[in-house]
Amino acid sequence: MSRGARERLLSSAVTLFRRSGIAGCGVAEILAHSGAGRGSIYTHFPGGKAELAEEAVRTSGQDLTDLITTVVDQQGLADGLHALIEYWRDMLRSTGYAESCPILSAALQNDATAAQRAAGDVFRDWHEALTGILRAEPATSDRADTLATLIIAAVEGAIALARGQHSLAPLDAVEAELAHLLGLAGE
Amino acid sequence: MSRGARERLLSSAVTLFRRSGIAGCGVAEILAHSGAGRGSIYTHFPGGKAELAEEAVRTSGQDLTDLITTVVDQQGLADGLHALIEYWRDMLRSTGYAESCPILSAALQNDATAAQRAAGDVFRDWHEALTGILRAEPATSDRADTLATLIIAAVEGAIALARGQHSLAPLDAVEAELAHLLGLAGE
DNA sequence: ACCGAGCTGTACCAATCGGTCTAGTGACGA
DNA sequence: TCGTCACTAGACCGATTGGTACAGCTCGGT
Repeated sequence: MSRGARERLLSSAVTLFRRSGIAGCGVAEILAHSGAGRGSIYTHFPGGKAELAEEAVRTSGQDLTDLITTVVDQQGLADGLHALIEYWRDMLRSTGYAESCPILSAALQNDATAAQRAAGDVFRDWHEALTGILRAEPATSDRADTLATLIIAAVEGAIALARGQHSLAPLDAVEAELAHLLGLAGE
Repeated sequence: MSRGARERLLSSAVTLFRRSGIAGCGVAEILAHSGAGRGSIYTHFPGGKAELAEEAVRTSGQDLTDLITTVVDQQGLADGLHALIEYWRDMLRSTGYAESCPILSAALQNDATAAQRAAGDVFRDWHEALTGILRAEPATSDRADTLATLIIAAVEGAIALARGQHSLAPLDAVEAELAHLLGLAGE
């Protein structure tokens, strides 16, 4: 088929995990979505669904870490935050609130231990990246650590609220409050 | 058995949804945990697992709404927020980060449409309660709506972070930042 | 005491779960 | 050109999924 079955499996797994979480979608579903045969999973991911899930969380998490750093580097903190929230707004809107952050779903799945640990690692990466950025700005340098956590938690929480309420209002509100907070972060 | 099978089923469902989400646990598991017979589910919840899940989300959500209002009414905004976050800290700590907020899990499950909608309604209840409280205080009255959303999103997000990282640090950080924010909310 | 209605426990169902196995396919090196 | 070998597709597996059917029990009303 077109490109490596491994990549297609990972890509399909990420999409379906966005939608239904790890426990919520079956191997057969991932297979059908990716067009791969059943054998392909177990040659590329000998650990089966668990290994595929962990790898899907790690790769999609890395993509998001890259997105965070590049967007903030290019556009600065305020505009970067807007762009990141817009990213989630777009995804929720275009999928009818069906897909959102796969890391968020994985973090709550305490079957799938490996995937959950991977989600924790991804959160740590985000926190590290954001802390570095916030520490570089004088206005936020002293509370960089806790501010970074607040931003991540608020955005991920807003995604959950938006998903449940089928509304973008939580993302709008969180963006406004975070912008307000960062604007006067030095007190 | 001791008390009504309906209540035991709901209570067990909430516990297991805290742990594995709706998709992550089977009817057999709920049955075993509650000690009820298989038939009991379908007499009390003719809609099957979906109806049980929706009802579990609604009742546990109502309990949490009550907790929010009473705690904040009795202890005020700052101490009330501390008590609420301590509630989640206790749950995560005492269960080894295995159990957390069932509403959060339900909001991300877009199979189980009814349960997801119920989660959205619960979030709306929380938002309404918090907005009322914040509007009553002069310091937060003008931004009450967005502040309420930020608080809910940040706390729920912090729960997800804590779950993934097996650490209470996200809850500590969010509590500190929210306390700081509410302390100078008037600017 | 008796009867009837409602609840409960269990056997059973098809469908699906994740995983294994293998024959066949394709590309690549000798 | 042939042989090799990693990969693939799909048949197949036992276990488990959510749901149904039903027989027996318990309890309340008369």
